[in-house]
Amino acid sequence: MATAYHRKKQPELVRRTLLDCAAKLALEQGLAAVTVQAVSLAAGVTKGALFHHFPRKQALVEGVVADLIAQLDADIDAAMAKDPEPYGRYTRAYVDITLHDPMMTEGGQWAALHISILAEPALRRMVSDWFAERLHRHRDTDGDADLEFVRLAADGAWIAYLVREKPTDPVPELGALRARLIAMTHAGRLGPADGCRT
Amino acid sequence: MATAYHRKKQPELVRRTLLDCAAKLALEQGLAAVTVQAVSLAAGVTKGALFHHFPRKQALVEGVVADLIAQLDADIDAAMAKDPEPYGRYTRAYVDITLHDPMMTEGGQWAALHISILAEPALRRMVSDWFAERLHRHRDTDGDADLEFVRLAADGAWIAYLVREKPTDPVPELGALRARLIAMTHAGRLGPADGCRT
DNA sequence: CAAAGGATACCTACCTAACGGTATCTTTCA
DNA sequence: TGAAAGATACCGTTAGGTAGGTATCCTTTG
Repeated sequence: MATAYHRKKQPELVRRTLLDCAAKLALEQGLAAVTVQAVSLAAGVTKGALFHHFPRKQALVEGVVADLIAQLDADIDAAMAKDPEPYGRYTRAYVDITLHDPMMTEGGQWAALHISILAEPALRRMVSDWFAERLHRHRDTDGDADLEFVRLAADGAWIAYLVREKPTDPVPELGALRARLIAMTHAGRLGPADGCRT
Repeated sequence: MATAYHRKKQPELVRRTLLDCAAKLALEQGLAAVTVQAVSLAAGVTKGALFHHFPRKQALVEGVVADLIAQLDADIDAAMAKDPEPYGRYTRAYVDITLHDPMMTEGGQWAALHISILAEPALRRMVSDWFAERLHRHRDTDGDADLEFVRLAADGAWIAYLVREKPTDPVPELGALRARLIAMTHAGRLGPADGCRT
């Protein structure tokens, strides 16, 4: 066992495996389960190998978060590419992705992982940088207060999902909520603060 | 110098002090800083004393969370008592409290602490139980989808606040957002899913 | 084209520190 | 006088991290 000593050296692959195993551990058992030993064991190498690829443990977990963000980023881009309407395009994609089934349904583990990330200042920083960058990039099409409101509600729904009583409870309203949020991203849907009623 | 050996025994007070010091540590340095040594040191007693009052560390931190929830609960009740309009009363109070200045402005530490709590399954459970109980209690006045929507947005705003770039940034839109959310809690404000436009 | 040899990949063994927790003792109080 | 309050000393575990070894790779040069 652990005789990966004699074998073809595949640094890139080992590095990827370490990242993937760390991500899997984080997803299935929480960020706290991402220990150096657990990750290296899961990846079939030793601690020494891990520390060869990542000088500090922090570098490893930051790599995991970077991957996660990159994935989200790509998903959002893909969703935006399919959207013909410019106004609110980013917000629609954001709602679509963050409230999408695989993100929410799988035992609530995605939400739990995201929360753990936000709980750690250094990782939270990564997320907030990404957020700010994307928001700035789409400020022309998604700068309205109405759209920000929709994104806020999406975040709230995501939290509410996490803070359910039973993790196995279904989320029946989720689809309806998502549809409603997306419907609200079309121009003039909500109107200014004084609304449509007077 | 840890010579609380000779002095009047005040178990209730020591217990309270331990809880308060734990809360202070959690607020100022995060939940991870709440170690038995740090708390007992801050409280001016020894680990032995702490373990006399709380059989497990978990009991201590659960006590802190229970205090926090009780405080929120009381604040919400107070806000509701001043509200003459029945419909959406709980939602208004919820928005008012969770988005209130002291909660948000003090260095973002409150939000960080709440996130840390949600990241820990056992503590998250306490919060979700409380949420479910209050929601059930006010289902008659605050059961509408519109109101749930408002509460969702409030949660989202709270998260968005946490995920700012710089913790020292002002939150100028916060007041406006809160006002808008509260305005939306009045009957028929938002309308059903098909909205007010057609 | 082969042997050399440094650089890279990876492993073994160890270290230190901190954590939660226990056992047991002394002091105070009712 | 005995139970509660509090202190002291100790333990086992586990974490991240380091030191230094060995095996493989890649390039250079005779």
